Amino acid sequence: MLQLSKKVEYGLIALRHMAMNQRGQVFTAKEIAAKYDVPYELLAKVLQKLSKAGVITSTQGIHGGYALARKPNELQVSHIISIIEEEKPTIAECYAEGGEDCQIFNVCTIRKPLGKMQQNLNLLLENTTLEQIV
Amino acid sequence: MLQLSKKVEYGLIALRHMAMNQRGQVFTAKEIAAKYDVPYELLAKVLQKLSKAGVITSTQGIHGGYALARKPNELQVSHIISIIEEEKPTIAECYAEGGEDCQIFNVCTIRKPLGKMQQNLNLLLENTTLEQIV
DNA sequence: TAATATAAGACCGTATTAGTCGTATTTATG
DNA sequence: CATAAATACGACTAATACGGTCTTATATTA
Repeated sequence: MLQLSKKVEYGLIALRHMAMNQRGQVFTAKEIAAKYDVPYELLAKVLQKLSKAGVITSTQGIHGGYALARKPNELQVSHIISIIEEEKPTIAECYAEGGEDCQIFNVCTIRKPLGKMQQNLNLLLENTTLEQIV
Repeated sequence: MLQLSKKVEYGLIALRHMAMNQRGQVFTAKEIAAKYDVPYELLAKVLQKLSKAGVITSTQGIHGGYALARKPNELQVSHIISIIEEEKPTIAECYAEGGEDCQIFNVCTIRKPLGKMQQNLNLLLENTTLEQIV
């Protein structure tokens, strides 16, 4: 209920790990997974998404790994969630993409009033950056 | 992902319906379900929880139904969620009751920093009352 | 060429959620 | 007093989401 998914948690933990160290330093999914006792494959997939989105860089091969590509204060939690979940964090179906498909869209009376709550959540997630999490 | 459950949505819709009308007016689960095209049995169970918690009153029998027991501005969304979900809305397992049982509790580095986000969410859900939703 | 890393996608088991059903109880009314 | 209409409550089922695993391919370096 309203909780971040494990994938997002793992992503944040990994990003924080990178942000704590020298800019540009490379870390493997394996070492991060081991350090925080997190399932390797799952973390790997999360990091792949973040890399595809340009949040981190990836280098393959024997000395490869991931490195933070942005400054921590430029990385909003809202953005990180969007990347990992492949959709924006919303408080209800109707605020997500294609929200008009909600079964009760037309008779729903709380959509408009809850919109304000959604906006406030957006603000909260935008104002929280990786910098705050370090 | 971060979304309110259907049960909470239905509960809010029903509460709003009551708040829109005269204080003390009685509504049946059936008529609300019909009006908003929401599954009757599910709504009924939600209303039962709200009634048990004292948010609405219930009267059985042929002219029975539910009526709002509090002023809309006294009804926080956070409270409504807690009643319906039977647990407080949290951003991560570790902030819920028994959160120390989280697998990675000890190595988790984001718990403390995310605590601020949790607090802000709490504020948001407390500051949003039924009055705002009417 | 071997070792080690990311890339990508299929797959599975389980937990949660949404929704249904059945039955008991209460209460007004003809 | 019988019946109808309402809540009360718990068991059950179905659908979906989530967490996690497995497999195979590709890239890079030594």
